[in-house]
Amino acid sequence: MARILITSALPYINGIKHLGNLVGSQLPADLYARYCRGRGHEVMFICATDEHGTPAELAAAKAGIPVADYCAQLHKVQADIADGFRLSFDHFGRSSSPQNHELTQHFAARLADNNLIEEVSDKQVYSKTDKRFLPDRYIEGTCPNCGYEQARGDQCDECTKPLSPVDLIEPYSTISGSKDLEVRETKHLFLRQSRMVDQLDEWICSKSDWSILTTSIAKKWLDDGDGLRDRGITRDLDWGVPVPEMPGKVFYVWFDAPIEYIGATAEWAQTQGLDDAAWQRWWRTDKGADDVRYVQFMGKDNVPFHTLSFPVTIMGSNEPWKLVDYIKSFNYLNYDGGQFSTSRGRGVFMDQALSILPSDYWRWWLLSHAPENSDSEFTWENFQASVNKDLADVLGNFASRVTKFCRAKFGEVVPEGGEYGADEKALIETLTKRIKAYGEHMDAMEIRKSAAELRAIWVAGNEYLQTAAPWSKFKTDPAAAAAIIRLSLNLIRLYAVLSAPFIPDAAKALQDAMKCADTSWPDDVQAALNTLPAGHEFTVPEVTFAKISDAQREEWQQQFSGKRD
RNA sequence: GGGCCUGUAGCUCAGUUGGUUAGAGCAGAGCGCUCAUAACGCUUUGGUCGCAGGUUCGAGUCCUGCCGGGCCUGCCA
Repeated sequence: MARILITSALPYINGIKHLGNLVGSQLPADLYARYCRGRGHEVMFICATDEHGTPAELAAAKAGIPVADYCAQLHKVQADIADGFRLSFDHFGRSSSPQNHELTQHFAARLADNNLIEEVSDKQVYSKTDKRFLPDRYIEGTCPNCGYEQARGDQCDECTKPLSPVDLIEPYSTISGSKDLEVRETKHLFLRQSRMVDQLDEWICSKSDWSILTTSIAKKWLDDGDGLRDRGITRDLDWGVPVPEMPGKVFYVWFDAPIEYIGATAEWAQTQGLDDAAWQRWWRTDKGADDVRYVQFMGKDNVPFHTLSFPVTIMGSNEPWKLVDYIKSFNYLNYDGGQFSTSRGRGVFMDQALSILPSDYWRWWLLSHAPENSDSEFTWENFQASVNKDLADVLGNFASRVTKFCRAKFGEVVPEGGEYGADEKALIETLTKRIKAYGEHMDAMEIRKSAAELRAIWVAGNEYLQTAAPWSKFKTDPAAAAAIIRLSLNLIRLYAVLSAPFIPDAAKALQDAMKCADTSWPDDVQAALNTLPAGHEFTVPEVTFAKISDAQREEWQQQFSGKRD
């Protein structure tokens, strides 16, 4: 039994995430967590909302409530939706927690001790009307390059030229529209990442099993131009982790957010009524974490923070904190010919998805089409076709045909009699081989390959039934049919166990219908297929997966074609 | 402009360190079965592997150029 620490990139507090966000980190992380638990490993699966920063402050102001209240509300909303998708976090924390405050300040102090923090005087735009410093992108004006009048202070959307706020002609605050701006001098702490380049480079080069996507992004930042630059880790804001001895300043989200992986584990310990040792054994290699395997899941946009900045925080502390062992990163999911967009409300959002279909439908499609090697695309046609075929026809109908046949011929009880012969032997051989492959793909976090293998395992059941043809044998040799059905009912339970990481609700429903609580991994297929003995009662399950009709698909296609309100 | 990724059957994708007739699922066609959510099984039609060169006994797989798609180019996280 291994100990596996799993973290999903933290969703930002500012609103409900779309399916592209979901498939980029939380969902695959959940798949892996469920699988690892299913194999009997000890798992700590952590996620949290990322609550600091300007967008949260502005959203709260817009809603007319204090930012702390806003975050508390939205955290609840996100937690409920995560629950709806059956994301099995051991703890879904908040980066604004006391634990994270303490840890963030702790890391900053250690980094300072090790001469990795530098105070730098910087110039930033201040809006007198808004009474706050403005991040570059919250300042707009006319682009000096192309004349576009709504160019942002970091980059012009029209001509894509990178800009600085001071470049803009007639700049104004996007918050208030005020042009009463001035450049003020302000002091900030910078993380001296550049001093750690060699150490980072060596570390990343040692990770030969990481994907090209992950390592190429990391190396690009290490080697690009002047190399890895030092980075400001504080901001002039009220909402955040206060910087000691620097009133009015907080740590930048980018610094405190990854630390919340640790903070959330500490939150978990507290909610469980456990002491510090309980979470430290996951994070401190001097306190029991030396045998932990730590895996992170994230979208590609988050890779730089997890391959460079956060490791600098960890390594630079000179304390024995656990570094990540494997990073699983994802490309983007597109929506029907374009990108999902939170700001433009394009695509299907998590709450909307759950309002039209159970989570298993989404889980299956998203995971079996996860953007692992390149960006992938969601279309309603593809979604309907995949879900109907894989879930309703191949898996759901298998359970249906077996249980209904049994009920009609033998009653709702596992029938006795008959012997297993060549067909059964062949099936067991096939399953043994495929389940081994399935496990290997899951171990390697090859998600689409795992899904394909699982589907092939479902198909094997239908192939077997066709060959064994119990409906035909029943007429001349009822005992032979009984043996076939006995095995097939066991197969339903086996499918429930194997499928649970992908489609937990359906798996539970099938397991319940078979009236069996045994969910142990089928290391021995033959034994697993004898779990339900003759005489064991079961019930015919409700339709496990109803099909998506053309009419429904067209309605949703229409419903989600425009903007979200 | 620079960097990285990507372009394989109608669709979604596999193709390991270059090696025999390029694979899967879906869709299409034919056959079979009738237990089942008109479901299932079997067989089968589709590809000059973006284009053009090059290296090699041999390239989807390496090199060069071009074309198309995507991402990044650092204070939104």
